[in-house]
Amino acid sequence: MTIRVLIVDDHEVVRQGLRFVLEQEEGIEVAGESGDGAAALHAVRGLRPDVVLLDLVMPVMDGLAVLERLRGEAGRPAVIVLTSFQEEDRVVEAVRLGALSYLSKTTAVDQVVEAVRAAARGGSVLEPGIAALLLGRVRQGGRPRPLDLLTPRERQVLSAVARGRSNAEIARDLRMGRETVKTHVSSILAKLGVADRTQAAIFALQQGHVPLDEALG
Amino acid sequence: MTIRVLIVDDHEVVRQGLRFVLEQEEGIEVAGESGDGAAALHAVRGLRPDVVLLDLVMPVMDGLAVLERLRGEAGRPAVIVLTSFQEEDRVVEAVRLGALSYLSKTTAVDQVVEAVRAAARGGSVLEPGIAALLLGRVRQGGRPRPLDLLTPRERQVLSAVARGRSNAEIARDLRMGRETVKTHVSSILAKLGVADRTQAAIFALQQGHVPLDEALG
DNA sequence: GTTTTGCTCCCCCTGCAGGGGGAGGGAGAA
DNA sequence: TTCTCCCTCCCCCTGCAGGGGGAGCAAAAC
Repeated sequence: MTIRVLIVDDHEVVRQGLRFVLEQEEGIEVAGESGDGAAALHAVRGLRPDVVLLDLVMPVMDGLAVLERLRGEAGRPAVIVLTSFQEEDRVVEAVRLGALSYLSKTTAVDQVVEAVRAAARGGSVLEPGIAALLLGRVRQGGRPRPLDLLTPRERQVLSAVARGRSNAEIARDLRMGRETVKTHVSSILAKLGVADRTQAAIFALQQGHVPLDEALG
Repeated sequence: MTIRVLIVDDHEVVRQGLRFVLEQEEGIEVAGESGDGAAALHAVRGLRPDVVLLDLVMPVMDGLAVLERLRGEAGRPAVIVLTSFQEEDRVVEAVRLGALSYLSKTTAVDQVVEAVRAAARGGSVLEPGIAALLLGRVRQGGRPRPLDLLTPRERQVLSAVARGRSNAEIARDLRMGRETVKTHVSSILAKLGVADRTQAAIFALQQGHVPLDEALG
């Protein structure tokens, strides 16, 4: 049984690198490559790969959108998420959407091979740094990350703050009173341990709570 | 004459990909790889490569720091800068520091080979998107990018704003009066066409004027 | 059924942010 | 020299931001 792999990444060098590494292995075959999420979805349906190596940050349609579309489909492939640094929030979101394994692009190449084999067996491989991140999230013993302390509504408000909106604008956007926005913002500042909205915005962008390229629409 | 190439990138898959692509070419040899800027400097001095493929974003010491240290050294190699998206400011800075060629990681691999050969001849290859960016900068016909309108002092102040500092803190940091900071901030808001300091901070982070991971020290 | 949590909105108050306008000194260009 | 740009600092003024405290209300948790 050869393991058939689909590689999804917008950087061609990365695709070539992964292809090169994987094709040197016995029992692994690269079934195809895609440069964006839309193409990836099409490829998954056409090629029916066993394993998908999926980059999270991509133009057109990003990795999370692909995961979301794939969820619940019959005979969907095992997905290994490839992340860069500083996308903690997106990684956690990917977990929620059912991705099996997570690798940082900084990891050694033999770990990639290992992850592919594990994923084909239905197993899961976690790069140490990412494992630590997820464990810290799941286990309630470790102090929760600041962003987890926020209520859903506060997260919405924080998103707006990180997009450069004023309290009055946020009030209009989210259909609530200006005073309410202020209440939420105050809670956010307290929970995040920052001094003002600018620092809160920077924090949100750093954590990937709002993608940098979507801020300031 | 074989062209000896040093590959510098913190992602091993990228290094493998580039190595794979380059080693298939006649007359090109991969002299070595480095995963961060410090190692890269060491490798350049030890291996004396003809061409360096240099990633800009790296931990420990980034690509710009490497370029800066390399500048003015005798027999320094030709440098090809590899950029991701959204690093416009860093690319322009790299030009200033004397890098020859610029490739986006999204470009086709044969362009990489072409760039290496060109760089070895002392020539320059520009990926179309980046060429357009630089042309827009140089040619005074195209309306200048907002950040270029800022004076040096204003750029310093903007950096501080994007790090979440208040006017009072900036005044202390940069040894000037609070009123002066306000003057600069007002000019910045006007020149960037944004409403408040939070939007200015977001803008600065988007343009790479301040690296996202350095904000909120 | 009571408690807790999240969302909503109100008040008062201090203080910083940002606009407007003015002004002096230094460097460099016309 | 004169003009212009940059940096510096000052004043006044409006208004939003953010802290503190209080309160009602619905859903969920206990």
